[in-house]
Amino acid sequence: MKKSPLDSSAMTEHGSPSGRRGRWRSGEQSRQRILDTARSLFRQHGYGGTTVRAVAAAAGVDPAMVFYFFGTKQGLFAAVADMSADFPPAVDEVFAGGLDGVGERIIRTLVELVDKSDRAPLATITRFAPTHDQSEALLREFIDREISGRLRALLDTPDAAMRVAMVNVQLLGITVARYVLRIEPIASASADELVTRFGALVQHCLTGELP
Amino acid sequence: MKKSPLDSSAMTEHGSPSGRRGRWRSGEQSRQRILDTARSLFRQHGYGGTTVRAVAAAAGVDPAMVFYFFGTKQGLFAAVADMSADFPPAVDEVFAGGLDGVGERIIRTLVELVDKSDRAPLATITRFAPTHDQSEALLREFIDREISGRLRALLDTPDAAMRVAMVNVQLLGITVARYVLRIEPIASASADELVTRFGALVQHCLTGELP
DNA sequence: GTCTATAATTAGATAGAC
DNA sequence: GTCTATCTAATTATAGAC
Repeated sequence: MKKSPLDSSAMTEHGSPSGRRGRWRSGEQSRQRILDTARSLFRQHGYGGTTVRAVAAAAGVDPAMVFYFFGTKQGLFAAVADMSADFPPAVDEVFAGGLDGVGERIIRTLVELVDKSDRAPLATITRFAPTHDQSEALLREFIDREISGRLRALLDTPDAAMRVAMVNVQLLGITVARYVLRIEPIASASADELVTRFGALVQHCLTGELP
Repeated sequence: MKKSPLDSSAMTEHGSPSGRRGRWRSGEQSRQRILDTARSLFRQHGYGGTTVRAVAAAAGVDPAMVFYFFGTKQGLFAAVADMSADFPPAVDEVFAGGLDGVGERIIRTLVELVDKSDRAPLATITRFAPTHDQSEALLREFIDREISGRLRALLDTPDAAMRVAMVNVQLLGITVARYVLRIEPIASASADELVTRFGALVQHCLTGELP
């Protein structure tokens, strides 16, 4: 198994988020607060613009704790941006259904998955990609492998490449508008409305008549 | 006149870029090299991840020169990201033509304007917006005032807001895909192809039948 | 797990010589 | 306009006490 460049070796996998019982072990609590604070600060000021000390201060812990949990600043970022376990499972059934109705399914999957958690890795790396090489590589790989690759497999027209590219533009645009920059009214539209509107638009890009 | 938060007070306005005659005054040459180098480094590592010293080193000048020309690191960034004089003139005629054919005109204007120069401010602030508060504010203001505002004025349907939003998603998606992340085949498509494809799509968002 | 102390380095910025 | 020298503050990271 190939390790993603952003996998945090300092990050231990615990039980499922909902499967937690009883009280936090106290260390876990700090770790989580650091992680949440770091995500927020990285978002506002980028990787280079965020200091470990600022994270620690905002999380109410000692800077040394951050290094204790995450080893290095990069380790902290990796833990924040890691997208190793999020998408693949849900993505499969999106494309398994064939060309008919993929538009709606792809938008529904995107929106419902990323809406669910404010720490969705896709939103995080989309945010950092423009100014962080590792994130950019990760996002590009995701688009190529999970989106473009699978869509191409469904299409058999001479302009397939451009049709797929147009879908990518939709997905990128939605992600940036809703989750990164929070442009209204996209940011607060209901998932259903987005699915209806952009589902049809994506479907049009794939199977409609294009100039 | 209200000053944009990114206006560089250290930036002197010189003659038009094409109107230069004779040799550079030597200072101008350094200033330009610093500016170009800074743009490149800011793009790769973001605002916080770029040091003045690194810019100076890469530009082959002394760090003190950077401060001499731009005052502060923020002043340097402002000079790089300033978008004060680019869009307004061209944008006017895009919307003056009325609803008919706006789709093509808006895409053509966007693409031709940003293609022309690798230092197009719109591409720059779109890149920094996700991790730089000032850039985000600037981009949001641009979208609101120059795009959404003018498009709304042309529409008179109950779903006007969502139609405009969908256009914004197109524009954001194209800008990010072509100029920020350089996703293929959008990045190397011809301007004409983009105008044809996305012009029609934008027009469809505005005047077509939507679900 | 949590903190103190501190090492080693680097950042932004200024003063002033030339 | 360009550079040397330097100040001050902050940064990542470690060692080790509790």
